[in-house]
Amino acid sequence: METFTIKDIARELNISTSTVSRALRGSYEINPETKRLVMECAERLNYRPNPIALSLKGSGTRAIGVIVPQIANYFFSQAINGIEAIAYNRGYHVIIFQSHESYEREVANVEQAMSRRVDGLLLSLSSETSDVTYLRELHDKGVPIVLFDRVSSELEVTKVVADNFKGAFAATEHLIQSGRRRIAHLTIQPWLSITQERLAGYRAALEKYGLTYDENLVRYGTFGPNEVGPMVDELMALPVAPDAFFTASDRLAVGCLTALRQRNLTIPDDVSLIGFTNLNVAELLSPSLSTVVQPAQEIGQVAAERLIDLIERKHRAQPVGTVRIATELIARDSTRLPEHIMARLATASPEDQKSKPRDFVLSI
Amino acid sequence: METFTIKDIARELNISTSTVSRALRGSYEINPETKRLVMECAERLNYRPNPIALSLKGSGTRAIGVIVPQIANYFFSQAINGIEAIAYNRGYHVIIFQSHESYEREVANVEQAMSRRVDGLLLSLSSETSDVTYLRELHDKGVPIVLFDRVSSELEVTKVVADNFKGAFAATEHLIQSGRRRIAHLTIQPWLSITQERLAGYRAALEKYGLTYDENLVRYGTFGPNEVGPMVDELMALPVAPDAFFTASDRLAVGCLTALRQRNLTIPDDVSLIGFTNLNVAELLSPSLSTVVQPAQEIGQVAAERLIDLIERKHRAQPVGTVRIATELIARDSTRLPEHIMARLATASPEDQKSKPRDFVLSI
DNA sequence: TTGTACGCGTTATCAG
DNA sequence: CTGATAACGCGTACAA
Repeated sequence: METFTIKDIARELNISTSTVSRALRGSYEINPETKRLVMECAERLNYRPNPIALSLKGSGTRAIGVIVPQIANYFFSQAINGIEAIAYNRGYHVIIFQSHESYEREVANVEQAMSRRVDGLLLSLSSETSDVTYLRELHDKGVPIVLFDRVSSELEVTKVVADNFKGAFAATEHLIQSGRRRIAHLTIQPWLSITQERLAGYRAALEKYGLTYDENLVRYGTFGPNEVGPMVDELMALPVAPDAFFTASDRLAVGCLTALRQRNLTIPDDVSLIGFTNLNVAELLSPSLSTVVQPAQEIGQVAAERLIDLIERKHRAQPVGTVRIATELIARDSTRLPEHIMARLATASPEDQKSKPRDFVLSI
Repeated sequence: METFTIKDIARELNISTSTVSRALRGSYEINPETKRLVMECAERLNYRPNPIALSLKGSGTRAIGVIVPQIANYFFSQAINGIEAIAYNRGYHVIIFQSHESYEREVANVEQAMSRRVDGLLLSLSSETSDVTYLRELHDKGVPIVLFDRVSSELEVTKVVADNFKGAFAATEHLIQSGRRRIAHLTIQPWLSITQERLAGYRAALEKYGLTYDENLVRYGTFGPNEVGPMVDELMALPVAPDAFFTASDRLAVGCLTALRQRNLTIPDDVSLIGFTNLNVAELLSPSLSTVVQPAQEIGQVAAERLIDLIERKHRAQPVGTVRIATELIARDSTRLPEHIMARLATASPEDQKSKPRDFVLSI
């Protein structure tokens, strides 16, 4: 089980390393007999070329770097699953990095990935990232890059995303069709592409039904543990309060529900709610909460396909477009949460909420 | 933003590469002035040593290979999160592999990881794996290996696991204290360490309360989509039917609930249930299902710490022990699932169950 | 058809 | 204190 090199084979057969090298990679200009001998010997010694030496020679590492904000987030872990599956099939390895939603760390990660000479980069931007010049430089230098989910409009690279516009449109339309007229939208950082696309879908649906867009009904933020409550208070204190909420993530959906319940606002008598979510579990978690489900795994697969195509120059003139993977609206009849869940949400102390991480309902 | 080498610095300063190398790594025998110049130049050129060249020299790759059955499983993604955090802090990279519960693929992954010359291996065995000689050989050759969660008793390496014994003991005890006397145990592959430990905890609790262990009440298996039902039928058809179920995973817990509901068995009047789970979400999913929660992230952290210590020979005579991270029993008053969830579980057609993957409730 | 020599980026060894 | 040289494993011009 030692680790043999091309040199060992050469010595064994009393030939030169170059002959071995050529035989191994099936060069034409080689004696069939020698070739056979080399192959046999390589087999016997269980020879494996040293990928590091290959990398040093500049023949690529057959590894791709994947940078995501968080791994322990169902959306991203599903996406990584898809990525790894494709990469494996095509003979690539996946090196994982987490930016932890930090711009600085994202840059550091990219640098690390490059210094490891990955053949390409697959990344989903941190929510802190607004300046993408460091990526543009890399891209201009010819490094294959594909963005997924959290993409930037300022980068002309291949992007793979959920169809956020259609998803948001469907969600909003569903609320309108169920009789709502003042639909609030709680969403995340405004500079994120996904935020913008969802907002556009929301507006388009309003427009379609002749409802006016009211910017007072839209709130952006990171919404830490106890920030959703005040936001809901503000909204409910408006001259004409909202009668529905469309939230941009699982976390926001739960936060919103908690807040509404704590304020004794019944659902759906007063308000209706839709969450934009990754989790199938949401289906069981809150069977009366309508959700827009994102095709995380497929996004990962498609992104990986594109990146590897790019690396292997399958399509020299590959169009630098944005691939949109369809989302699915799961509409429920009622938007009322079951009592026991509402009770739990309401009684959980702030302490509790801190000590029991809710990352599983974090998304986007 | 080019990529400069030690050679560039040497040329720039009209000195030799060796001097540069030495200056960079702060060798004593070097002119402070030269050193300063080199440092300054390196800084200016944004010099970064090429890790690949370093690897080729045999100084290690500062990368660790992580092999898990599935990434898109909340337990493992949390564990990987912990691993990555520690690795990052200590200057290591994480290369991820999925075995997809296949022995063959696991072996292939290990081989790939080794050929990439990772400095160490962190792995959680596939459920198919029973023969670990390939790992023993590696370990005997001095490759640092740490197993976590899914470990093998036939390997004398450092292991990091949840305290399955205590967890199972607490779960069983809770059921006994709530008046149950015939506690069935649905669990996974018998050769897995976690299975054995949980079974031991289960037996110990029975013993403590003077209940006899009945092997007819214990069922092992992989429990595919529609296999739990028949199993429950068998159990309920016993001369003395069980009055409680203790399941070894989220998936089993859900399957068991579905089966019970479909058979119109009420809970807790007839039976009581505890799931051994990773998911905090289980708390919300089924607020009256008691659960034993596993400290996934901490397991990952500790495992990574140990592995890196091993790699860096921090503790030359590091005891090759098993670290057990505490589990937590979250006991509920009632073991009855809310109606709406029971209804959903019961009405979901087999088609439905297939098309909507339940990986989020897969564990262990 | 096969062998020799060189280079990829770095460090260790040995001379100076 | 500093420089030249070899070596890590491999591929490939160039030479034979």
